[in-house]
Amino acid sequence: MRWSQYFVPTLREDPADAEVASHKLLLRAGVIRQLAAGIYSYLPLGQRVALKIMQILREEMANIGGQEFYLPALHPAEVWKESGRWDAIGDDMFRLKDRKGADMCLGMTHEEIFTTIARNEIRSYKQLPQVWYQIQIKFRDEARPKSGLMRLRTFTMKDAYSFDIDEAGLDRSFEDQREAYKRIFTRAGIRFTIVEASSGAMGGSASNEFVARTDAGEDLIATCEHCGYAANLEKATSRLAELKDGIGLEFPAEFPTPGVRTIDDLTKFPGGASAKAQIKTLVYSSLNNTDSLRPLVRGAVPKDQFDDAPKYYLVLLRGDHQLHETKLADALAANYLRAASGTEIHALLGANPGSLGAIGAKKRAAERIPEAKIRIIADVALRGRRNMTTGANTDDYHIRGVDLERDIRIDQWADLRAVASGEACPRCETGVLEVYKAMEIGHIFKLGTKYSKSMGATVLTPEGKEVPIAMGSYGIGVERIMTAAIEQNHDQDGIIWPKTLSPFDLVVTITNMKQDSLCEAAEELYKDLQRAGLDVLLDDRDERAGVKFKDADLIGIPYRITVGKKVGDGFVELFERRTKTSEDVELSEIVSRIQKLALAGL
RNA sequence: CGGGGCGUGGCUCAGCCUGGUAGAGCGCACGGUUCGGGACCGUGAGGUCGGAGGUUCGAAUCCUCUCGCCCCGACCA
Repeated sequence: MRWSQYFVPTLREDPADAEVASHKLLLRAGVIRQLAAGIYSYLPLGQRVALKIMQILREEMANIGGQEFYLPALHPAEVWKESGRWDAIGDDMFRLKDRKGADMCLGMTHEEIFTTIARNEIRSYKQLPQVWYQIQIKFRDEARPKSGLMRLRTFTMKDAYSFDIDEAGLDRSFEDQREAYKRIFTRAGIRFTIVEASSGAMGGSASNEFVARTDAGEDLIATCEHCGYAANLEKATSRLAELKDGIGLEFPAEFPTPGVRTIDDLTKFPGGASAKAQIKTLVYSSLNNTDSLRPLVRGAVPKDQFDDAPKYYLVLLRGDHQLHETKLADALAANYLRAASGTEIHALLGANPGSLGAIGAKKRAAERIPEAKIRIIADVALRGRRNMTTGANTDDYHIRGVDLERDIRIDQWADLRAVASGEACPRCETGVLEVYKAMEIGHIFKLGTKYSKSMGATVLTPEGKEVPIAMGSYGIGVERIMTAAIEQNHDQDGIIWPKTLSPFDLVVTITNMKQDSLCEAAEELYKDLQRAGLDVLLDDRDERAGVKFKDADLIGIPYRITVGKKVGDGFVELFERRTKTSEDVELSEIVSRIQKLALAGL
């Protein structure tokens, strides 16, 4: 490809709309352009990278017996109604009507469509297992598209589906995909982690999430270097050191604590307590309150909840621990949840945040708001603790000598605590957890029979019994791979494509187009490199050398051969993008040299 | 959906508070000098100031509405 005629609109400055590194670089390097929020066009460089990624996906799918399909993006509502997801999914689905007024939607995933094919065509266990996949556009009306290609409304996805006669078969298919995914991300030059994840609304029994570490990511992951434990912070736990509480008091005793409002205040107060010996009391509500500006932890409150009886949760944690709100919402199986406002709390308990406690709270609340219902949920780290200190539900008073089990009527114990870096690994003896940000790049699910049952995809077993097919579903976002690859492989000057994803194997830069000898040598080299099977970009633009170097760095081609003044002596310069080192190589050797490098894998 | 920010030549931005000729740098075109890490000089083209309505003699600037984009949160099969 000749750069002089190739469409690569590079930008000198960071576009105003871009925040994260990959987004800025994708725009600056002329890889993509935005059409609307969460909707981007691939320019020629982008399309080349996308094709490279898809090629890896195809090879690794073929490697585990995957058969490529291509399914429609436009779906009739019926199949989604059959599976129950037409109603289960909210505004994330693009919906439309055809000219006859029939409900249609743009596919956000393809379980229903593949299942439709399976149920019509697969009758016998003899036809199983099957591994089907496609690489296709998906539509999701994301509430908040963001960060360039990280969160899109239309994107390309490799989605695979497995069909097995039973759970054991599904386990094997799942394992195949898991291994294929490892190879795919490794080949794509992405450092990734596999984390246990909840299968959420997809249903099914198990799922693995593949994540790539990057500060631009949206997930928090806790991992243990030592044993490989890895979990989303929504699920992660850690091992806490045993604490020995003193015998304590026979009864909890109230004492004055003027001015004490925080856990920290009480640690410094004479006669106070260390944070570990305090009970932190938070108030959450599933009640809608239009006065409250507190953000919802989960869900939007539907109109029919407006007149619901007030329902509050007292959430108890160790003083030095932080609540993970998603864990709380999960533990309560709450559809709607938010932190209570100070006004609400005072109305309920007669004290301000800073002096709250669970002792006598139910009685107190019942006196003040008879219809209010209070549940007390405590973090498991408080189990068995004695001699603790907590608020007295009276401003400027606390209670000491609290024995959790003796003095508080706890309705529910649950893991509510957000783990932090530096805490001990829950799985192994010596490991220490590290918490970092990451982005999801792939997700594999064991669906089981959720879809085959609801949609009637059954086969006959050898015994002649009709059973639902055991299914799995496995997704990888093409744009996510592109994004993660850049997030993990770039520097001040631009992208550094992993060789496997790079739009070209190398760029040949002619330093001065006005010198015929350089042009002739470069043209010769260009042909030789192409004959050697390499994807070459020839920078034959009439630009100064500096501009060409900057652009080559920006678009991130792994190698550059500079054809300059040394060509008269039979030398060109071989420049490696990642290390920014260069060396002079004899013209006669450069082709075989670069061929070796380009084919050497990552 | 809640909170915040921003829409002015292709790009990055100034001008808006305090109404009165629409600006700069980069890019682009042409001429010249340069030519190995985003050159320099000169000349030039290019903008209904997101859109609609209003106030005013006069609106990029003030008011109302609206559309779009970005960020935080909610949400995320």
